Amino acid sequence: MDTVDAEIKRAKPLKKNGQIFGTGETFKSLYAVRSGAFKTYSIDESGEEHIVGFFLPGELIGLDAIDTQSHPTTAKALEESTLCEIPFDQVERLSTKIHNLQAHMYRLLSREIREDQELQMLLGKKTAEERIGTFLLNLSNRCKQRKLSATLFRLPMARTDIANYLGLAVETVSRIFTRLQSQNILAVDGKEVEILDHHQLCIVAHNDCVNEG
Amino acid sequence: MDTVDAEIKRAKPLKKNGQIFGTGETFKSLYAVRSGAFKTYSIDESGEEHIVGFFLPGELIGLDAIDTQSHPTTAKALEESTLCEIPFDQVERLSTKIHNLQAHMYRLLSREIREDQELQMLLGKKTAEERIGTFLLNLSNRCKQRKLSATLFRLPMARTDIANYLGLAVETVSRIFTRLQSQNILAVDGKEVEILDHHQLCIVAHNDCVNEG
DNA sequence: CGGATGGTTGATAGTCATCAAGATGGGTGG
DNA sequence: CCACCCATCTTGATGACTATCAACCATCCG
Repeated sequence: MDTVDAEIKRAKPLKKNGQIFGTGETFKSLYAVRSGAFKTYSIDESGEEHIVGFFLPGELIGLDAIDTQSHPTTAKALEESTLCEIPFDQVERLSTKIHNLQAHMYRLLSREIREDQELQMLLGKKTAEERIGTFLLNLSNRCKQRKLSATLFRLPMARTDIANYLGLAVETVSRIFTRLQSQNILAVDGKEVEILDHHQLCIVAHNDCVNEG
Repeated sequence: MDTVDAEIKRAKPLKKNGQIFGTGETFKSLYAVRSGAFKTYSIDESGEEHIVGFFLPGELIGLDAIDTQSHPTTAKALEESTLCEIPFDQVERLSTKIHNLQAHMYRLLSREIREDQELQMLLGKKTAEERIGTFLLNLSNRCKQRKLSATLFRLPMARTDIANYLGLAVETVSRIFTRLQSQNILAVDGKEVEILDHHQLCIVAHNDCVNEG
């Protein structure tokens, strides 16, 4: 077990734009975010970047690579970050011994499916304002889970990344931030965001206002 | 093992619109489609249906419920169908014994994540024509995997379902079917579809034309 | 200081949703 | 067997939302 611990707990530091893995690379490990933030994206034939996920501390990157044993996306740090590499063969081996770990893995995978499906709904049927609102509420919840402020937090990603992720133009994202600010729902200062009227934001986002945490 | 087999292999018949499980129901089993087709959807606060997936024979329904132990979606038959109920506790128990089954489950879950992410890209960044094109190519591939014709197949779902799933209006779906038909890329007759020009369809869909099977 | 990167704001146009109406088709009952 | 009816699908006209193009502003960093 000592070797396993040593193997798993080694923390890697990455600077901004540092890459964990690239599209097409062989899958060997999962990566748990310790600090900072990451994005995963794929590149289409015209060279455009398509962001499929953002990852905050405590979250696991690479679950989409288990099937093909090859990473379908590229993962890059949005800022100075650290992470833990978790060799997957060890997960598989330990899972057979520690029943709890297996159940935990199933839940993690299932959760990602559910969250991706929620994003599908977002992208397919919601207006720009609803997308931004939902996005902010989502981030707020994830901060809360990390015992951070759910009302005042920092967006680790650029506006272009948000736009890309939500299927919008940068200009639209910018405009809606200003609009929500003028309605006193948000206070935005660069990457710093404060949710002033959580209830109203839920209404704008057309989300249940329940604390989903 | 005999009891297990008996438990797992029992095939359930469902008629059109028959429901496997409803949103919020306790998760107990996964369901493998034997024949027919299914859709899974959630209902938003205004009562609108949001389709998140279609399932063909050989595919597994319910993976998104493992995490919360409660189904986030409702699953209904699109036509007369049969399926196998697979109690999940048995999957978990057997997984610890049969290493291969565990690996298989991980792959299935991972694959669903990857496919959902592909759909995200579709919904976020593609035009109506690209969405329909990609959708048809996807169905074509799934038919092929089932050793059926990849060029001539039947859409088990209604136009409204396709529109809902792709984040479009029914009218748009209809119009694009007609357009693709007039360009001799498709031959559409109700739910029957024939892909006349696979290459051109790939171009329209902005997809790599490789056979992803 | 000056260039570069990222963000905001304004004007215009395109894609697709919406509204409205007509066509098709499958199922049922006379 | 045919007629009718309801659901589904198609087609057309209009408008809304948001992308795009263009310019300007802010911030950072060498």
